[in-house]
Amino acid sequence: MKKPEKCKIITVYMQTFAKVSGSMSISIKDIARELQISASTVSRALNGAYGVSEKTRQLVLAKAQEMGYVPNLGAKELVNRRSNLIGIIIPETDFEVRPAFFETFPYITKTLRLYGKDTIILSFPPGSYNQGELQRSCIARNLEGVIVMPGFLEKHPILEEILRIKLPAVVMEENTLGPHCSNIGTDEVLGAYTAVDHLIRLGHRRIGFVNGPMSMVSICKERYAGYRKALEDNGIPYDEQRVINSDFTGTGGAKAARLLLERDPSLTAIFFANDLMAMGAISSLQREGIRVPEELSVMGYDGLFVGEYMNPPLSTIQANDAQIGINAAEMMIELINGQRGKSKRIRPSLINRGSTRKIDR
Amino acid sequence: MKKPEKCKIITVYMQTFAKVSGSMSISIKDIARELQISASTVSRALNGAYGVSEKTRQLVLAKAQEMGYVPNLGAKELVNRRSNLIGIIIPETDFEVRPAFFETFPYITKTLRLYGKDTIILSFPPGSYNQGELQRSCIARNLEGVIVMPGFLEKHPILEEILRIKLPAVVMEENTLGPHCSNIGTDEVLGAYTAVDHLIRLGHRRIGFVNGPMSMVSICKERYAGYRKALEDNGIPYDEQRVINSDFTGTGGAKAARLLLERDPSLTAIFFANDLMAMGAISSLQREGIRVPEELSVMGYDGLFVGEYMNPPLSTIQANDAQIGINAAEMMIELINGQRGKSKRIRPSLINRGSTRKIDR
DNA sequence: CTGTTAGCGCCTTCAA
DNA sequence: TTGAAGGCGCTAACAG
Repeated sequence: MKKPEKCKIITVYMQTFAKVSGSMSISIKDIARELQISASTVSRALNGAYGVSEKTRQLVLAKAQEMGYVPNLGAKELVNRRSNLIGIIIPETDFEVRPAFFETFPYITKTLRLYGKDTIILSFPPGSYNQGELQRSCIARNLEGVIVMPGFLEKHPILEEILRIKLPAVVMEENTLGPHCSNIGTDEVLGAYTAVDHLIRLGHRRIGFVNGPMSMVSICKERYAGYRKALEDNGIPYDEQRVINSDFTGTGGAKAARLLLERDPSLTAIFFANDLMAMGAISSLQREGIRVPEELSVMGYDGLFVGEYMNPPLSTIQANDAQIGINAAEMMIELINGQRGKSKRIRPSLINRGSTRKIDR
Repeated sequence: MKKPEKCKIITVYMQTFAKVSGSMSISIKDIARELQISASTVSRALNGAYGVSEKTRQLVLAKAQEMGYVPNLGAKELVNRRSNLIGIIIPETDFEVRPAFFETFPYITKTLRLYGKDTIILSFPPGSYNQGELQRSCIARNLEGVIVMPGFLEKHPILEEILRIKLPAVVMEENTLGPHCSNIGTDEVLGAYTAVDHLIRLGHRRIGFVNGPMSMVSICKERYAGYRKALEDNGIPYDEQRVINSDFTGTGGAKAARLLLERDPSLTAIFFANDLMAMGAISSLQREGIRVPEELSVMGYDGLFVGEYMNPPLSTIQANDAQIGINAAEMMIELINGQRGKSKRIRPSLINRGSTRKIDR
């Protein structure tokens, strides 16, 4: 007769403790005990599985609610072999030239959340990389897949490892693709085409092009292709003297612009492969007394919102970050569901501001 | 005599499968079986715990290496009650006025990694919020603490919930503080003080101030205090006609500047509470024929790197993002170790560029 | 120094 | 429809 008494006291004590501690969360066993049923029944009821009477189901649900039950995802993961965890890989750097793509980040996490996936951050140095690091991280946390943000150099070992190990991966910006690896990014050819076509429609025919560094091959190749195609489609002969490679920085852009104008002072417009170079060039040209856009139209690329506050405001091409982020997440889900890797390019849009103007020829 | 044979075949098959599958990772049991010892010994050896002979230790380590063993963190978490997982809370928005603090993000994850902590992203809408959401997420993933990135409005329910539930938290930008909640951010008073003091040293005495919106009370209050203190310390009388609240946007800044100059055309300098407003104002003023910095010195605040490419390049105050990120992570660790919440302000630095100039009075 | 046992929270047979 | 038993990968307590 004394045993039940004691048990009760212990129970009460435990409950109080649970409340105070806060972090000591309750489990399905606790619910089972309260309801005098088995833990398996509670589990079934909670998971909406068949084989539970509607009555007990409701009972369990109510009790769980009342006790503030929260499932332990880690434990679930252990038995289900499914972590609902997606790794997001970012280059671990204090990059001054921060990729605009960082903007896609919120959209990725938000979209994945819709599918019940959480995101975990993995950062790797863009330079040194120990073979197998990625694989180890993924196995350790039981990741279902990874999304690689831009910033790694072409042919970075991490990209090669992704293709080798069979782990669902979505890669942004770099042209990595495989059966378990999808690729998402901006349609760079179309972007550059749009920029140059815009200038041509404004009446320009002698258009310079300042491209990025050759170390970022794929991007530069594509923007170059867009530049050439726009000229071609409009019957303007290509002149390699009007094209130059720079380094994506402001000072680099300024230098490149000066060089281009020395080679051919009759240029009426220059298209820069990113906003930074364009801004640096405008700033520098203006100090030298060359007016933009009156004497020279300038077209950027990236859609940095600060371009709006330049004087003149910078015309540019803007990537559709929201679409890219959402698509990256959805492609990840598709890969997890067993679909084959695919590639997708998102159409960027033209932002026509004050640095480009119509000319009469 | 037949049994061993069969076992061997099965083992071989399993190994092959493990290799092919890739995701079917091996456990300490596998190592134990190979070495003909118990799993606990393997566990002890792997964790460097005492009570293992150096010989077996080496044996286990070698075998683990050979078999490519990776510990299952989820399983460890289950028994150790320690997830090594820190939540990073970001406002789920397509904010145009993106806080510069987003820059701290890489430093946080990088530093936490040093302590063996991984970071998981939780995004909440800045507006609507269901009571208990945060708590639920934390319990579900067994988080050890959370770091709240800026972007939530003052008195956002999520901040209040953090103070209520006893979960280690580090909050950035907003002045939230409690026994389990630390606070980190820029020393805004000092920042504004530095900006205004800089102008005064250049000879300016009639200095306007365009502050941010009153909805962001704490920040604006502090920058305002810095402005006043700098004037006071230099014996310049305060004139409320020279102060105005705007909205942190470029157009808002332009409007505010115009208003300030109408009220008092003799102003020789204006300090803006963020770079965007300063850039908008410069752009707009120049179109109206007012030269910067010849006729008016302009000081920004935020240290946006694009300010460098404006014409003139924008003088500004830059938050020390690296320090903030590193400190946030370290404060998190301290809280986890049981220390009480504390507050810390990081000293920002002055970036003197071309938009401010010396005057003779 | 090492093996056995038990259990973290959950789910899934297998019986009843 | 329900309960009991076993196990996911790992560690801790207890024997030996």
